[in-house]
Amino acid sequence: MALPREYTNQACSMVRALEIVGERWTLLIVRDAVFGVRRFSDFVEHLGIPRAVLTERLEFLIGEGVLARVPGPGKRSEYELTAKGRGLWPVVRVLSAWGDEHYAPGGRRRVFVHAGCEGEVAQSGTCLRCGDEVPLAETVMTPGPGLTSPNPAEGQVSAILARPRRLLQPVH
Amino acid sequence: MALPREYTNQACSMVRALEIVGERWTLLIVRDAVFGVRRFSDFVEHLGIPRAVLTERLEFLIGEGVLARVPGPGKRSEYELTAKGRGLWPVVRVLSAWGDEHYAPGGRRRVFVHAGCEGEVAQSGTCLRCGDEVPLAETVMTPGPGLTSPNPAEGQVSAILARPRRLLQPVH
DNA sequence: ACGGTTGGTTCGATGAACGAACTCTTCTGT
DNA sequence: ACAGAAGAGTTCGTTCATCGAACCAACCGT
Repeated sequence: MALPREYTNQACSMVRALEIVGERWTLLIVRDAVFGVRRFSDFVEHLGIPRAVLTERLEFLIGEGVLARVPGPGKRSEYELTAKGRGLWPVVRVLSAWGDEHYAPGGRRRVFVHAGCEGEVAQSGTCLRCGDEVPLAETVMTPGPGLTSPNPAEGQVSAILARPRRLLQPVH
Repeated sequence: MALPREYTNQACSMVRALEIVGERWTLLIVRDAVFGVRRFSDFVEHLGIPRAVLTERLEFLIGEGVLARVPGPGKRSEYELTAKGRGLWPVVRVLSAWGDEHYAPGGRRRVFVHAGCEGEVAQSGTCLRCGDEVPLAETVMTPGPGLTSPNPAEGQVSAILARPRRLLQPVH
């Protein structure tokens, strides 16, 4: 069968990018990985994604070199962003910014801060205080005024992610 | 029916953004609109999208205020980005950059240039020569070394878009 | 008046997503 | 050592979206 994710072989790089991360759930998995989610069950809990779909997406992202499967405690496997996957951080940042701008009546839900410098990370990825481009690992995610505090029913992961924390730092 | 595009009501703005532009084809429609495509038949020709799907997506994007239907020559309608829709330009730029970086063996397919200044527009949206943030309307899309020249079978629109042109400028 | 273009709609077939239940392995507490 | 729980998936029947080809109505140029 022709790959369902193929659009056409258009001469446009965005098409190629969307063939990798353009399917339902895929970018949310990448976002969660940026936020420090690493375990199968945590993705299921936090995203509400059907388990079969998660399995399929993780395999695919590993095959494309966006994620890597690494051994965790015990024999559980965990999923970790590769350098290529970390390259998707601007996509996550820019999409979040657009959503915050147009669909956050109570104000922005997340604010990203340059660790140490304390300056805010602009949509462009640079620090508003020092002007440098802020690497992913030096970015701290903090709740913005529009973030509603998660009710306990949303689970452990949501609660953890509602507190300030450094990106890529594992939630467990 | 519950909206099929709803993920959950997660407290994350990226989810909201993906509920608008996260479905198959939608971002490609926005990209084409940025490139100056405005007519139903041109979207069909350039994207190869099923007509019924295009109809549904255009209606949805109009309802969300991303596109506006404007009268064209004759009584044909055309589709034009609103300010909110033009706010998606960074998403298109950043996704294209990621695709160019990882899936363009022959080099980048598109290079964006600051009109007048002639400096290249970086992934962050700033001009590498003058350092200013380059507005969408002052951006010129030029073919990069990795762009394969479209064969005539790909149609008129592909041919037009393979030549340097200012973004948002209608193709017709 | 008429043939072509534009901008859709309709419809049957196919494929993907959903979600609940099930399996198998590995921890954990006693 | 053993029972139970939790982790990491797999299986499967149902539902929903997408595909693509055909159809249709309005308009346009001649």
